[in-house]
Amino acid sequence: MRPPRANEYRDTWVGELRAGDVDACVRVAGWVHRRRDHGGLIFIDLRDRSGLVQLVFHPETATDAHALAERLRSEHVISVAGTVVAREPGNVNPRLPTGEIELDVAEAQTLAEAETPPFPVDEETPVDELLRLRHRVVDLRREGMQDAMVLRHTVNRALRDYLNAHDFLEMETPILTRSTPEGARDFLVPSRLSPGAFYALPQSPQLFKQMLMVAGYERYYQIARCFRDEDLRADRQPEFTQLDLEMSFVEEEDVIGVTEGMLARVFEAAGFEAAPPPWPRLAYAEAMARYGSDKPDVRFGLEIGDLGEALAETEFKVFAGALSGGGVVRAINAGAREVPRSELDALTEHVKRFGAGGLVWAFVQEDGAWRSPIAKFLTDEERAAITQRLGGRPGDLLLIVADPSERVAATALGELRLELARRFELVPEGRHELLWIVDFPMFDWNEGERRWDAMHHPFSAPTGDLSDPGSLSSRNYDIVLDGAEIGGGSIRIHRPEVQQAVFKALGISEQEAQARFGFLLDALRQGAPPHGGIALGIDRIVALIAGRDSIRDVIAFPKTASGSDPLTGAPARVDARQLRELALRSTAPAAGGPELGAQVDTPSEGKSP
RNA sequence: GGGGGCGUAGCUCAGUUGGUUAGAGCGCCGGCCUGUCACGCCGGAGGUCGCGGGUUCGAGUCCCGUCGCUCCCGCCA
Repeated sequence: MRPPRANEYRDTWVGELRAGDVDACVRVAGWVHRRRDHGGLIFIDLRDRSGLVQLVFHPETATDAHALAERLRSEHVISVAGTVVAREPGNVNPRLPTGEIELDVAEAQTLAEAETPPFPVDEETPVDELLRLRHRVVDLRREGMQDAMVLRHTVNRALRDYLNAHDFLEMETPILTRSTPEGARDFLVPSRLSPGAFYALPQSPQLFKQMLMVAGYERYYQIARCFRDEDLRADRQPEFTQLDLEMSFVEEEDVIGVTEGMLARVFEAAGFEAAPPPWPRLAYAEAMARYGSDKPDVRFGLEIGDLGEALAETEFKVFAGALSGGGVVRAINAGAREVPRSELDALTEHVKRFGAGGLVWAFVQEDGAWRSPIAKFLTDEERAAITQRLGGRPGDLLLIVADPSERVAATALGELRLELARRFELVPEGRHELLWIVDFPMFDWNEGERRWDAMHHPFSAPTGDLSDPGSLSSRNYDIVLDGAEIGGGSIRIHRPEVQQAVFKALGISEQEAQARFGFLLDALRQGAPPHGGIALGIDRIVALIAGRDSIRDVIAFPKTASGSDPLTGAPARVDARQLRELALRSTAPAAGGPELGAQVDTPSEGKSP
């Protein structure tokens, strides 16, 4: 940090004082982190953003300052002037970067007093998260939060530095926009000037960035706030930030290359030790088969094996039934470990949560025989074939799932794999793995609605025969870090007739497509370059680098799991006047006072209360 | 929408089979203390046991409901 401009408050950051500054007269300002009052001498740890320094107040040499220090309490804001002095060798504090020196205070002033903090600003004890959010100002003073905010800044800066150096333009797109039917529910904002009509907050800048490509801007990026009105998770907030970029006249390799270079720069800036690019690529189908996930954590083994061949002739009805119904029997070799029955039951419960009917376990014995509840239902040859397929050795635990749905079996085993890694701590400390998932199917058959859904979004370019939707791949690429999807993108459709065909395959009529996406189709008709891009989840990336379980810990002012903000009280009811201006009407009688909920009062329908 | 966990002092927690006046550490307040750095010592204040109802002679403890936080499923391309 550069020294601050000297003014009446300070001329120096406290955290940067060192032995070389001894005898310097400095003025510093900040918060009282801790006070140690010895009756005579008073020590205060003074905190600013740069760190801590110990202040010493001597009663004889600085009587007024000492008297003031007696009244100081935690988190009071002060400015002090004094002399940097070297500590006696026995008094050096090796735990502080400034521990070789201290500031002998000559003069002090209180700039603000503070109430007793609702929880300690030091990080000795964990604090309930609701309390932290309610008093976020205090929470953000804590070292862990400050580190996270600084890290976030470091990541953003590295992203910008890299992209600025590669001819990208940072451009902004609207926050008040049109509801477009991407996957998630939109947040809506009522329009005062067009009663009954609504803006939507963007789920991503997708269509705007594509239009910027049509407009000839070639390379765009934005650190973009995005909004989705869906239920929250540890890694999902209703508003989140993504690094959004788009490039013209490019193929997959161009976007992937830029992304790899950019992330490598970010990791270097953040001191995050991941393998250098290029990162491996895995086809979606292979990821699902081997890891049971489209965002596999490849930091540990436990790959999934298919037992279809080994069980082709089996008469055991659980397996035969699954296979004959077009399903699969797959398994994980969990390795040689003692797992008690109770834990096997817990693992069974785990796979059931993801739709599997159950979990079959088998321990391979010294002689190759099985200890398993189903051992007697299989032939010697079948057991041997399974053991061999899974590379089973004496002592190994084999865990088998059979299901008529390949998707269910794969997902259940994928989740089982993660659970085994957690229980047996199989993820190597400090290891980080990135990979790309490619070759996604373009469409996903929605059995309930009897139609095709876009697997990614309907603007990704397909490869293959458009008349056979099930056969199409999309030119998508997702990037996965340690089992978390941190970004995804694609080469887009740049020809309007292809875009029309995709809408048609999705069951969107020409009229409907024109009504909902007309502006995009119009744009594509104005001469669109081949283009593509990617979006990376900043919150998730920062959380992963920081080793936090929740993205709330890397967002200054996040929402709770129910979407509320305990700090401001949002969302809050508004008064009747605001509703009237927006042509909304209240739903509830005004029993609770002037604050009211609302429903739309559109011109076409709204008469009755 | 569904399932799990949690809710006791300002904070972090303990609280036995339902039984006297609900405890501890930290913090806070007061006093003492001139080399501490999670300073120390002495004393003190501080409780709607989330909220409502029920069972009981008696509820922090058991039951029902409800609210909040949290994790997960659904959902989220």
